[in-house]
Amino acid sequence: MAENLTLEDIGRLAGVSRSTVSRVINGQSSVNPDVRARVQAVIDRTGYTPNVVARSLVSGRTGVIGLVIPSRVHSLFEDPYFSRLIQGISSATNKAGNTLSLFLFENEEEEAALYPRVVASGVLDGLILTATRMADPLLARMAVGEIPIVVVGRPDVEGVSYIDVDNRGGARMAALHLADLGYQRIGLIGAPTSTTAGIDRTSGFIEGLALRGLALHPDLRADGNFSRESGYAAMRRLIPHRPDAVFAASDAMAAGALRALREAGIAVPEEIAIIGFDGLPASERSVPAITTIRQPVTDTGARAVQMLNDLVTGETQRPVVEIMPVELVIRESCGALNRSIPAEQT
Amino acid sequence: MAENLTLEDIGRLAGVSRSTVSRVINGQSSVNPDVRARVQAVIDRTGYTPNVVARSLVSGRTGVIGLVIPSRVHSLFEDPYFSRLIQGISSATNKAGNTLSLFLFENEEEEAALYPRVVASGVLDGLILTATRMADPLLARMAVGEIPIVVVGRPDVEGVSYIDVDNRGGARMAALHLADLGYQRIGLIGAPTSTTAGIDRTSGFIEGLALRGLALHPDLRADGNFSRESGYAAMRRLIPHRPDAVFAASDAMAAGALRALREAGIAVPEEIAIIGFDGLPASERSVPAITTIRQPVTDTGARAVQMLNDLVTGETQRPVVEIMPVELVIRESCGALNRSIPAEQT
DNA sequence: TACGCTCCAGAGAGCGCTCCCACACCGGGG
DNA sequence: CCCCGGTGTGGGAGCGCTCTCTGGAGCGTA
Repeated sequence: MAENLTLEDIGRLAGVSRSTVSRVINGQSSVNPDVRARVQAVIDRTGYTPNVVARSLVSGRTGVIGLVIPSRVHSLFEDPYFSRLIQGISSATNKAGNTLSLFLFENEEEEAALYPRVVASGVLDGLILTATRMADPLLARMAVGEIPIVVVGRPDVEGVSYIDVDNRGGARMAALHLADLGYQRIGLIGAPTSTTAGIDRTSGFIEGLALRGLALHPDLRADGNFSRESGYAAMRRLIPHRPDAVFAASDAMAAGALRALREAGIAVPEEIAIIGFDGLPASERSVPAITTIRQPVTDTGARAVQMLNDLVTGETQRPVVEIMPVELVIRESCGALNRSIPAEQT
Repeated sequence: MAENLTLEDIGRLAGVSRSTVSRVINGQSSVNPDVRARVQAVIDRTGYTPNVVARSLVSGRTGVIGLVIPSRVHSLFEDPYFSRLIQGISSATNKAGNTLSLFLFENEEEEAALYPRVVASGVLDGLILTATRMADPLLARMAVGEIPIVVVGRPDVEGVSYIDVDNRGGARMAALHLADLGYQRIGLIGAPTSTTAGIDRTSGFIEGLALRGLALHPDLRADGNFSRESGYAAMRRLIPHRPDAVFAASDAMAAGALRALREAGIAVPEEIAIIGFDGLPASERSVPAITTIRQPVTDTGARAVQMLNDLVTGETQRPVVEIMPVELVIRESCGALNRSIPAEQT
């Protein structure tokens, strides 16, 4: 059924004009109830669905939003972060009645082709950019463009709407949690300072230590690149300096650190405390279960869609910024449960 | 630059008509080289990009293909299988110059809304369906529809184009590998028989055993649901019956089985051999590294896009079926490396 | 010189929709 | 009785493109 019917066809079948059918479909008021019912009956019977392409041509809106995942994170796509982000975004687009186009790039040429091919060509109402790096050329090109964009994660330029989790506040929480448990020689396995998340988590952590009169000794800092392997390597560098607690700026790095400690025969949390960041499901299943700062990835994705839609409809105009709250999840790896110290979230 | 220029604008700037500009853009031959150069210069200078929506309205093609991941696998989306499949599909769509829309559904209502909202409305040139189940209502609805579809994985109905990996042949290989290594009490951790992949892997495995004069004893079979946890549980049920080798129909289940064996103090491969199916990267990193049947997930996705495009352009008409070859990857968990038995791939 | 051919460019129609305007109809007030 | 306003409906224009048709220019041939 329903093959290529047009408004005109429905009108003919219902004995009215194209315009009236259009009004019925779009729920406009000035239609006689009897006529409306008659038209609706024909629509239901034929299974007619408006051609969205034609509609888009007139309205200038396509109802399609794009999600860009740049080439660098290609290999990291198996990172559950992106799966969850996509889920949140997809769910929100479904609810909002628009469709999601995914742009997963393999190299910079493909990235560069994005602008002429899809942005300028008018298929997209808006764009969500993820994982922008410092001085991202893609972001620079897009930001001047004519379609609204929302960046997930804090970009390093001004004037663009973005949504980020409270990396700084979360890292501060982690530092306070460790300090309040009485740890003194607190180390850091930092995320790369080539990312704003890395910068924010590091600065928040140092800030938190400072609030308790502690400082981060250079020997007790080793940076990784978010991955499990890099966390393992970083922990091995840290072990000789005997920290009594370590904040790893990602759960994957925390898991790697745990492995390094297990191999070295150092008990967690008895001899050293570990706290992560992300709140990945896997962090709960590890032994010991990792205390972490949970970030609301799915919600962040959903909220990004809402922000973008507001931008598209013109409800909001200026660049908008939103920071999602994070949460301290106390599990086994810091020893807080044994010490019965009140679990506060500051 | 380049804000909402039309063919007419470019024509005016170049001193020619709309039609001529269109001919230049679409590379048609009957344009005077001088005129062509002049028009091209204006296009380059202005950064003009054709409006694809208008173009689609005329041509009836949108260049967009949809990828449907149904609600059931929602929780499994973190399964690397989907990440890799999406990568393959995305890469192929990028190369083919079309765009990919992702439909990730949370529940059946959303699934049901797909048809009127996007299929009938004409935004999609074609559809790739993944992970269809037995008697999939979604598939039943789509298959009668007017747009081409390609299913990834063997569907349980006739007359629809699909691409699948050689589950049966791969499982047969696994059985032969174990039998040829001299194992006698060979068990199975099967995939659910509610999926065609589960059915095919089980039947292929039994077939392989039969080729070596072996049979699958009912006590040595325990089915799981592809997940690590289910593999763990299945192995625990199998242990009392003392198999000397087990084929797990997914790498995740093989990993779960490995864990159950480690807990039971049973050495792999010394006391029992384990072979998996999938070829996930994680299977290589486990201890011991899991011998497995590798399926070309990314290639499968890419090929699905090509099949769909051929269907869309009308190059192929009848339902097409393609089976991707799989490959035996010999690692540590079957003991083949120690026994220096020639590693053949049948 | 006249004719026919090829080559190239422009004008028109139309894809299916939305929006705007015109107009018919009806009832109430002057 | 006419005029006015509101209500409901139809028709036209136009979104930006592609495709077909028409026709002028330039050339060769008889």
